Amino acid sequence: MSQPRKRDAEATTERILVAAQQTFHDKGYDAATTREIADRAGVNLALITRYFGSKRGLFERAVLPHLSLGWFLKDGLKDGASRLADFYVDTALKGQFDPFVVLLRSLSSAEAGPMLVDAIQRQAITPLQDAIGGPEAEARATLLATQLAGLILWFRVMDKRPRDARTRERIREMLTEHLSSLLTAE
Amino acid sequence: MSQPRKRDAEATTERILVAAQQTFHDKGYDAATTREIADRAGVNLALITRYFGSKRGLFERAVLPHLSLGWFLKDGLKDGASRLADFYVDTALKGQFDPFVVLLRSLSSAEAGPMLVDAIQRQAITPLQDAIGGPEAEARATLLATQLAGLILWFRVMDKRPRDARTRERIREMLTEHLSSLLTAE
DNA sequence: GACCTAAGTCAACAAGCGATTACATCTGCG
DNA sequence: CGCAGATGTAATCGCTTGTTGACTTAGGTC
Repeated sequence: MSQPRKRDAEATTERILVAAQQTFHDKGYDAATTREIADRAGVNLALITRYFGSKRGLFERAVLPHLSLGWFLKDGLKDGASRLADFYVDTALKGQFDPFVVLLRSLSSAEAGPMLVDAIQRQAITPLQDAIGGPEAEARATLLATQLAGLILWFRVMDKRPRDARTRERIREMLTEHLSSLLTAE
Repeated sequence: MSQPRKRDAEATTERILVAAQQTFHDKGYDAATTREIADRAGVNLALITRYFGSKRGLFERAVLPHLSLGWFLKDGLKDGASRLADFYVDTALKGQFDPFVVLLRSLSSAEAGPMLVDAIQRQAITPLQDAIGGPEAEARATLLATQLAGLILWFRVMDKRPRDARTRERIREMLTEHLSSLLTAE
């Protein structure tokens, strides 16, 4: 029980899920091969099919549920602009799993693309629009989403985060101001 | 001369180039197969290797040279904001070749990604920074590039352009204002 | 009309992909 | 213990990909 069993289906599926998140993050859906995921998890290739049915099934469980802005929306929109700017300009730059990076790297996939567009609409954009509210909600949410998407693309996918700390600080300031004007109905 | 020749190497390479642009636009680098490009061009598969050496060589000639903001920068930055907003919110929405769409759909490719990041830096970002000028040039250029990249991603890659014309008009207004503040040094 | 080079065709290869199959081994329960 | 089902393994299938080399054909030159 507390002793690690040699054969533990639950632990194996978890290892596969973590390895899949990392691999999808690094390569995107199409370029991530089931063999690499299995190797990274230290697990036999056939177990992916056994536990998740298919590569697609694995993707649905490893990535799609995390495509949400819940961490941001749950505290309301107070200070929302600076929280977003801090997070996306400063924090979490290492190559660790970010579902939005996976999205940007998998959009062109014929198989994963439609799933991702649907998931981000239902789990992130629509809730964001509802939180903003008012007649301009869609326009504001669209501009906010596109600005953030471009920033993630630039900093984490293209790895073009400015090296100069003063430049990053200025970006953070201007970004905060811009996002704030989008979140605050006039 | 004016009569279309049956065998015309120049015309054939041109057909291949156009077909490649369309296919790379629709699918991105990895998912675009040489067979589909050849079929679309109405040309034998082996001619791609003959005339361009490889798929990579074809990509370098069909896409990379067009990754430029020359059409925008050549008229100076006067009215730059509204010209950019008009173009990316309203114009050119059909599925026709847009090198920046190709970029967004090919970034995750191990082969095309590095080429694209390098090309966009040298042919678009650096010239844009030089045009903006001043000590904040890098920060301003970064925010402008990320906002535009996100917008192209949203409207043309994810195909999430708002259906409501009033919403699009409001987006165009707010985008113009934002880009204007980025292009105008204070 | 013969001929030679450029242009185009055809079939095949090796590599890598997701998925599957048949088999081996462990673990819990009677 | 002894067996049945759960878990893990190895080999391979069918398919698609980019690329290649040998072949055929068109079209201008003499």
